[in-house]
Amino acid sequence: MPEPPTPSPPGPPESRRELNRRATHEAITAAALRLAREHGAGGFTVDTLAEAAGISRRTFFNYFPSIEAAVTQPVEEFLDRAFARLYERPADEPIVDAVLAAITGDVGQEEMALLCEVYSMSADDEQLERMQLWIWDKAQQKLEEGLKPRLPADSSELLTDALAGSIIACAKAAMRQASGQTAPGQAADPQAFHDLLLASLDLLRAGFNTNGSIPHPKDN
Amino acid sequence: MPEPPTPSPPGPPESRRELNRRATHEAITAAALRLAREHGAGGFTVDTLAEAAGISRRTFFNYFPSIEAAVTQPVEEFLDRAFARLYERPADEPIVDAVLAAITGDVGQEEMALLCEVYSMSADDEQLERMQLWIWDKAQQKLEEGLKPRLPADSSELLTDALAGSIIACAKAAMRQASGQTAPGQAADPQAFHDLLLASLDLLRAGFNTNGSIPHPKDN
DNA sequence: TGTAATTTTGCATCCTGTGCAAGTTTGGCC
DNA sequence: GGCCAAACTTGCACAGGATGCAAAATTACA
Repeated sequence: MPEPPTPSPPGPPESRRELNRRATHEAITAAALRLAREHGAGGFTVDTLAEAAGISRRTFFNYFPSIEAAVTQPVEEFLDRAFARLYERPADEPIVDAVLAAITGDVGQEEMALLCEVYSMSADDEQLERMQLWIWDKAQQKLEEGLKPRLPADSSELLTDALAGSIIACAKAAMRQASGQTAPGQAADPQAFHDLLLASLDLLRAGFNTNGSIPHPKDN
Repeated sequence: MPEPPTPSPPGPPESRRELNRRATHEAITAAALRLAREHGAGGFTVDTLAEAAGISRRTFFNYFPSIEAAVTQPVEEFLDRAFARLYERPADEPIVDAVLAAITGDVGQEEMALLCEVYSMSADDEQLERMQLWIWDKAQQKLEEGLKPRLPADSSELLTDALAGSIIACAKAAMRQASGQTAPGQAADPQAFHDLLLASLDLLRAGFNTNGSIPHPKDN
C-alpha cells in the first residue's frame, strides 16, 4: 500500500519493511503538515489525519503519540542532527563556534522555511507550543552532554546547565526572529538565521554588554 | 459547603462568593498536591481528584484545564509574583541585581520546598514536565516586558529575547540544582537557592568565562 | 422577600491514547 | 515454491480528558 519514498539516500540497502516504514512515516508527517497549514495544528482530529495519510487511526498511534508530535517531527529531527554534529567538530574549537557550526551546518532553504513555519504555528496552539518547548528542552539536555567534554573537568553542574540553557535560549531567540522576519512572504534565509544566531551568541559571550556589564538604563 | 481559607490577607473585604472561590481553589490544589505525592502527577484521575477536593468533576474543569495545571499552580503563582516584583525595584538598579532580588524576594522555607518538590516531580511525568516548561516560558515573556524599560531604548528584539531567555535558563538551572540538593532529606533552603541563582547569574554576566572567553578545553 | 447574577452540577458528546487479538505482510530457510 | 516466525496493520473495546448546555443551587442586592 505505501509508496516508496522519493529520495533513497545512500547506505545499507533498505529492506522492504524499512522502506514501508519510512514511507508511512513520511506520509503521516506530510499529511500532518498539510492539515496543520489548512486548519491549524489543533484544528483536526487523528481520524482525519489518518485518513489523509491513508492509514488507520490505530496505525497513526504506532508512529506518533499525538498530532503535535507529528507536526513537530521536522523540528525534532533538525535539533537531533544539529547537536549530534557537535561531536564532529574539532575538540579544541571554542564552544560558541562549535555550536554555531553544528546548528547552522547543513540547513537548506526549504528546511529553514519549514522550521520557521512550525515555530510560528505554535502561536495559535498551546499544545503545539508546549510540544516545541519540550523538544528544545530535550535538545538542551543533548547539548549539555556535548558540552561536558569541552568544559574544564571540574566545571559545576550549575555551569553546564546554565550555559546550555543560555545557548538554547539564544538559538530560540534567533529562530523566533527568523520566523518573525520570514512572515512577510520573503523566503526563509538560512544565512539570515546564521547571522542572527551568531549575533545572539556573541551577545551571550560578551555577557550581554558592550561596555563592561549588562547594560544599565543610564549606561548609554 | 467550602470551608473559608485559613489566612485571609488584608485588603478589600471579600464577598462570600470570592471566599468560596478561593476556598475551592485551595481545596483543589491541596488535594492535587497530596495525590501527586502519593501516586505521582499522572497517577490519578480527575474523578479521584474531584472527590478528594469535595467537588464535582465538572467543577474541577471550571477551575483548571488539567491535573497538571492544578499541580503546577504554586509554581505559576510564584513566578507571577516574582516577575511582578521586578517593577518595584529601583529603575537604576543593574538588571541582574534586580532580577535576583525580584526572584528571591519573599520566598519562605515551605514555599521553596514546595517549588523544588513540584520541579522534581516532572522527572516522572512528561505532561507535568511540559506544563512546567510552558509556565517558565510564560515567565520569560513577562521578564521580557519587565526588561524593556531597563534596556537601552534601541535594543534589538534579539537582545531582549536572548537575554530574558538566558536569565530564565539561569533561574531554571538554580532551581534544578536546589531540587537536586534538597532530595537527601535536608530542608529546602531559600538561601541556598539565592546563592545558586546569584552564582549562575554571575556566570551569565561574565559570559560564562573566568579568563577571557567561554572556556576552551585547553584553557585551564 | 423577590429577582437577577453567579456557581455548581449532571449529562451528553466527542476525542485521545492504549491494550489486545486477529489478520496481513515480509524475511529467511528448507 | 512452500512454510514458519517475526514484524506490522487494523479493528475493537475501554478508560479517561475536555467542553457545551441547561437545570438546579447559591449568593447579591434592591
